Amino acid sequence: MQNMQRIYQNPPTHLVAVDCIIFGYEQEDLKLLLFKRQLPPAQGEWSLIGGWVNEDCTVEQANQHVLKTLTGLEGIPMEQVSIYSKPDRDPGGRVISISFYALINVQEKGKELEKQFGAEWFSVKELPNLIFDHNEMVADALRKLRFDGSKTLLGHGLLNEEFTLSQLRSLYNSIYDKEFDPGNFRKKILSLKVLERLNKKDFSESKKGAFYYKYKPDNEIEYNERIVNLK
Amino acid sequence: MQNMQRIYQNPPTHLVAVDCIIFGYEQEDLKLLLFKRQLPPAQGEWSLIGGWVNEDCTVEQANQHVLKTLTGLEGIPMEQVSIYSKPDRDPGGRVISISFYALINVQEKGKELEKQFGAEWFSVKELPNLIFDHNEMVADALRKLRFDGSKTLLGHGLLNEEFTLSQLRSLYNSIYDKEFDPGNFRKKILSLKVLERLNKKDFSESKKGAFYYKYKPDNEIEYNERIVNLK
DNA sequence: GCAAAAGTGTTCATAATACACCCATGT
DNA sequence: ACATGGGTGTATTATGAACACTTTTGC
Repeated sequence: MQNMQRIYQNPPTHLVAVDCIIFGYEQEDLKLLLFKRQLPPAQGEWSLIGGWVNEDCTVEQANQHVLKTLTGLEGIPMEQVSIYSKPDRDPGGRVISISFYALINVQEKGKELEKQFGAEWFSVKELPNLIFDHNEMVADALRKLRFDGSKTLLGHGLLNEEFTLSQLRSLYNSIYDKEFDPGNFRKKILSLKVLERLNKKDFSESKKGAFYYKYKPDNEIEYNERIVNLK
Repeated sequence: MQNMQRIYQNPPTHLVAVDCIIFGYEQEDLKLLLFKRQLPPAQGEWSLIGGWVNEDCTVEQANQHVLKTLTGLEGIPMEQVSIYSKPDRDPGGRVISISFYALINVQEKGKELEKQFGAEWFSVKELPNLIFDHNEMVADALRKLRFDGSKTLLGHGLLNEEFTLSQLRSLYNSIYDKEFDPGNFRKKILSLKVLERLNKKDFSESKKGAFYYKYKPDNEIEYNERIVNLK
């Protein structure tokens, strides 16, 4: 710090924060994990989780640290969404914030979060008012998620390791808020050649049974086509 | 500052900078405006221009301020590209930097910049070594530019107010480093319905002459299709 | 046998690509 | 008259969307 100020002659410094937008999927519905804010200002209101960026780490590392500290989750891939820097966006002071989103499996990891950390899952269609500009952050993250899902097959994180094409289609239905045609969706997804079919069927949703699929190893996956047409 | 620290109990603060990636177009070639760095560290080496984010402004405003101060350019639309936050990315100290790109007209505005501000235009194909991680910033900005140009018609800023379709095609050729088919390019661009043809021709490049076009007013422009297929 | 999801096939409309060909005109 | 870039038209292929149809099996 001394060193830097000597060289750069005391330019202003800022609090820099990261905020995590945690998406989950359950019961044909895209969900968002929200927390009751623990400290003032706006203590007790619904909020994303966030934390400070420290001296010796990147914003990505800071974000992973926040996620681990406040939810116990580790090694979840996260996507950077945007920067928020209006001087008055946080009534507690001038904070520059960088947002990331994560996709997690509600079945596997979501339930204990609700208990241990006082978190709650909300449908993205019925979100409460969030503190500061967090609603805007969520909207931006959802836009980024839709964009990412248009060129990369989502499911990793949100679904179980093994899933049926119907489950995947329901996930896409919920993310894009529309009904994909079953036949066309299946053809499109299989044409990407990123999934491999297992010799196992899920009989919970039909008598005939639907084959389970899983992702090929990451290093065998390459995306060359669009999956969803955004307009 | 007092206020904020009282509430937030002294989390670390950071120097936050913005960096401007300035693209231009001249002689069928996409160019980048570089400057000799004025202050240590790395004084005298080729660099992007940048500056500090102040207390009372957004990063977008800081970026506009830098551009105005260091080039005299005002009101140029800029696109945010990414954040760079490796703790050791700037040997002068821990600086978190946010990059933006701008498109400017070399003919109209570029020449005096070279004289007044000691700047120099480089072909993006033959860039010198830049300080810190600035080469990475440029690469990221170019990727973002290509992406933006795939769903929005570029030319605003880079070309003159009035331009021919051949000029526009040459611009696209230089940005994507490939040869667009003249006939198909023209059909694609006109199908977007964002240009209007003028009753004027440019005879400098052919005997027959090519019609000038200009953009329709912004509020009449809407993009629904892709222009370039990225793979 | 029938309902219901799984899965396949067919058709039609649209978009991308390659490329042939006409136009205008200065030399 | 011909070379050159401007501009138009056409054939081929690839892709997307709509939807009919077949399969399987529990009830």
